[in-house]
Amino acid sequence: MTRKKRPSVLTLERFLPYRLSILSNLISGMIAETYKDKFALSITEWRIMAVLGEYPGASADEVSAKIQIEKSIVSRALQKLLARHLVDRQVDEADRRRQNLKLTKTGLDIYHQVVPVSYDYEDQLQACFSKQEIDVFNGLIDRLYKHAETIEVDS
Amino acid sequence: MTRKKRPSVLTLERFLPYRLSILSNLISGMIAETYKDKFALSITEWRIMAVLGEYPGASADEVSAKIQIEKSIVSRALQKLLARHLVDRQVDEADRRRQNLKLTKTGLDIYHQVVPVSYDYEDQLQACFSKQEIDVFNGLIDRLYKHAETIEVDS
DNA sequence: CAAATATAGTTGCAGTAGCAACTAATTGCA
DNA sequence: TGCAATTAGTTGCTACTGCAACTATATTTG
Repeated sequence: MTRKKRPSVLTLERFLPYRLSILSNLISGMIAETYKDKFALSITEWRIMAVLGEYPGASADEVSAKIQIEKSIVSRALQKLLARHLVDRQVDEADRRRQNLKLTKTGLDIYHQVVPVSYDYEDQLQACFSKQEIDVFNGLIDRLYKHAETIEVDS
Repeated sequence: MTRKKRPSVLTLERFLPYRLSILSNLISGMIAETYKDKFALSITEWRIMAVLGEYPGASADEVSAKIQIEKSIVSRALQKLLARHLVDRQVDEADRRRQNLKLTKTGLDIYHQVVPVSYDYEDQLQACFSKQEIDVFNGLIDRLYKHAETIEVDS
């Protein structure tokens, strides 16, 4: 059997990286608008808060690793959250380079408003899938992600 | 039957918009590196060229709509492609606001180098899926995209 | 046909991203 | 112990993003 012939022209709409990028932009863009309009939070700011909701006491570095965002960006986003008193930090006395972060009372309050909005949005999105399809989709995403991580960039 | 209980804490890794964003960043980031290292093209520049490869004579506005990138960004990316003589444009005499864009000989040459690199990368990615899974995944992506477009942002 | 409206494309400006250099604190190891 | 290497976090610099204003041309409509 001969190798599958490849077109000499690229159809962007059928190109997986492009498709994922467009889909992700649409979906993240819509929720970003809500976060911004209702809570004056950027996606990055919200993600930081989300990590602190899950892991109170995390450091900026841990947050950065968790959400895969450059530590300088996390640092600047944190400055805004600190200024708004949504997050609070204190030097770790056992390792004075490190600063433990946690949501303030106000931050937690906002957090508990954002969480259900996020779940609502996710439910709305997934309404076009059956429960089984959701599982399949998630499985394929996981597999692709893990596989992509192993690919050598340099061809 | 009672409604499914929702956690009061959000697990970012299980949140669909986040998952898609992380996956898309990883996948686009890897190919972006290749485009940049081998061809000195940004993703946006390459997408413009890809559209012009498919649709020679398109206008900046049409390109912008096609790849869903702000027209100001397209305008500035075009300036670079024009400066490098990868793209060529001329005022449409029938509508003098409009400028018809096409790849130059050099641009086409680069284009025909980038296309197989892109397909190679896509094949590498999809190697973790069976043919059938690729179809399923694409179908779910399409469905989700079309559905997401219909969702009202304002909740 | 003149004025209002719309469209193609560019540019100004403010905010954000991301790399790299930097400070301060800690750890490894000779 | 003491110097090199590592780690947490911030900041400088440059580039990119995205909105809005702007120019020029085209279309609509009263």
